[in-house]
Amino acid sequence: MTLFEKYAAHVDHALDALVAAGVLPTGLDRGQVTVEPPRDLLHGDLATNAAMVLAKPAGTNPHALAEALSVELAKVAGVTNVELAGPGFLNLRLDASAWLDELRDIASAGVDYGRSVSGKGKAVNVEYVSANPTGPMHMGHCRGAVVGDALASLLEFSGYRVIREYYINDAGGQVDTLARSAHLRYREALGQTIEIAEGLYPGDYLIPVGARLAAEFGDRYLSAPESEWLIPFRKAAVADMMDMIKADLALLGIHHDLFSSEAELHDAGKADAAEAELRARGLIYDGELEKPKGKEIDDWEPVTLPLFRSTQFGDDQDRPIKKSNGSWTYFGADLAYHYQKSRNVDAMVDIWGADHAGTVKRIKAAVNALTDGKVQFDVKLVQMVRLLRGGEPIKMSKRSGSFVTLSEMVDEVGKDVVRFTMLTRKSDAQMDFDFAKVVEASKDNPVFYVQYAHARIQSTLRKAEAEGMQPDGSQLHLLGDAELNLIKEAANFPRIVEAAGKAGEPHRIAFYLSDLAAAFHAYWNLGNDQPDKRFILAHNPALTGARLFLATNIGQVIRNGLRLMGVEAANSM
RNA sequence: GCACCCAUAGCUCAGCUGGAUAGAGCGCUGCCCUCCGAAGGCAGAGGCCAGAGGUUCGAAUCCUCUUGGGUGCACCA
Repeated sequence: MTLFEKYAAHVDHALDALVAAGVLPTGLDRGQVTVEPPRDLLHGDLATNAAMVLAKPAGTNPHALAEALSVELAKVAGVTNVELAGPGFLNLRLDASAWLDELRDIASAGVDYGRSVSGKGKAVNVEYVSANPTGPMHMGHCRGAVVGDALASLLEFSGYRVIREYYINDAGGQVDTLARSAHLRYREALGQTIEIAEGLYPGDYLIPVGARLAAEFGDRYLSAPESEWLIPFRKAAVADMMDMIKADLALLGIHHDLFSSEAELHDAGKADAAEAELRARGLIYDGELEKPKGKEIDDWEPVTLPLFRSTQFGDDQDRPIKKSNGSWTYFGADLAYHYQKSRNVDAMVDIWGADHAGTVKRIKAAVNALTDGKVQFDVKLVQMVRLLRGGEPIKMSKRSGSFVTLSEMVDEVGKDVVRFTMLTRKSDAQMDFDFAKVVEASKDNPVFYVQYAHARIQSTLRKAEAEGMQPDGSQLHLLGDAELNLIKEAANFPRIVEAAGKAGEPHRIAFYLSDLAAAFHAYWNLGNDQPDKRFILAHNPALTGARLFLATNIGQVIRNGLRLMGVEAANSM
């Protein structure tokens, strides 16, 4: 139990006492009551809004209630002062021992400090990346990959059972295009001169695929009609693309638990099952597609298709789940896929690029209908990243195949820089990624700033060890206010983890680590002017031991946070 | 035309799902350090939280409208 949970429980008990004394009526909803550190540390260690929230339903005024509550809270062990402030806040000051206990808790929890059981072991499926298997990963996929992976880690740490899933779109027109492109390279491998037609994939990465196909099939499909080779070529090329994508993701330290194939989904009849389910609920009907508004279409022909009633959920038109040629639309397949996923889990999260924002409503509506609202489903949109170099935008053209790949990014700045930087903005805001700035060794680069704090701690511990000093948690009472402030910042970690997990916002970890690093650097800098504030004091081994103990555990919290982000902590710079 | 996202200091962005006098870095101003306790430190100026209404003890945060930017809008994926 964290310090904040402990004192929240104390506040709860104090309210019970007021109920018993007849000051408060029974049965009040305490859901709005918070016990949090105040924004301004001058206000104390903890603040509760209980009196303000409960005054109205209790038929009294905040100040009177706060007075009564403060009497109860003053009795709590560890509380040294209770103060009524502002419109009815109660500010609590805690005895130093309460914070020192928290420091000991960090030490004993170690890598598990911040872990919670708030997810109650519920199964959550996090689907992310899911790039089409038609080429290597490029920078456009990076952010979603990192955000999804960090979110999955965050949920795991919050007590959920997490499944990391990649959905392979291996049934649409794009993989047919891939197969045709691979066939060209196959002919090339067999000595023919080829010309890559408009609309096919021109990238060099298909050359080895062609060579492999040539080795496997010889000249059997050299002049055979497409109908004979399309399926085996598609299968082989998709498999090769997925190997390449997995290798790219591994460069970022990303490994999925489950790869689901759209084609297999269709083969297993899952799409038909989802359609039947939705028809039974009156959400799918055979109807005519409306002509889209706001756009002129020359060859518009009305056709009758099975449509999902997405207009019931705020969409501007009902959406087809099958094409006129009888095959499934992307939406139809996606329905089936989510229907299938929802069978095995309690909650699902999808990480999508912002360019798919338009389809969120309908898929959420459909999933809600398919699961009777029992499976919580959320779609997180990740906005675009603009690549810069020294402030100048990097020009890219996807059509000519000259885009920045994921592996180039990792090559240039490293996995940890890519991952950390991608988490330094909330994901629904656009961000710039400047190759020059992200590797800068300066205070305004949060990657460096956080790593530097950790490296400083490690080098201090090494130096101490060389001088025969060890961290020692037995005399923590020697620590003063400056050290306590550092502990207070570290103690926020579990709260941040919980809030970030609940909100699905892994970037909060990055900002928290910057704050913690700033607090550490500020403390460190005290030693510049005041030598007695340094960690290692040759003449005072007891205080040194206590400070090293503090440093060790600040380092622990930094490592725990970095681990959630998938970033390795630096031991030296 | 419609839907979704965004709008906070000169710049880049936080703001803990409604809390107290709205924060950080850069830049600017003024001091300090010339240092391996290296890759700076301290202090200061700077804001109608795009605008207008509403909800309530309390709004940057929630609702409505307006303005400005981004994204998407066929049976593509």
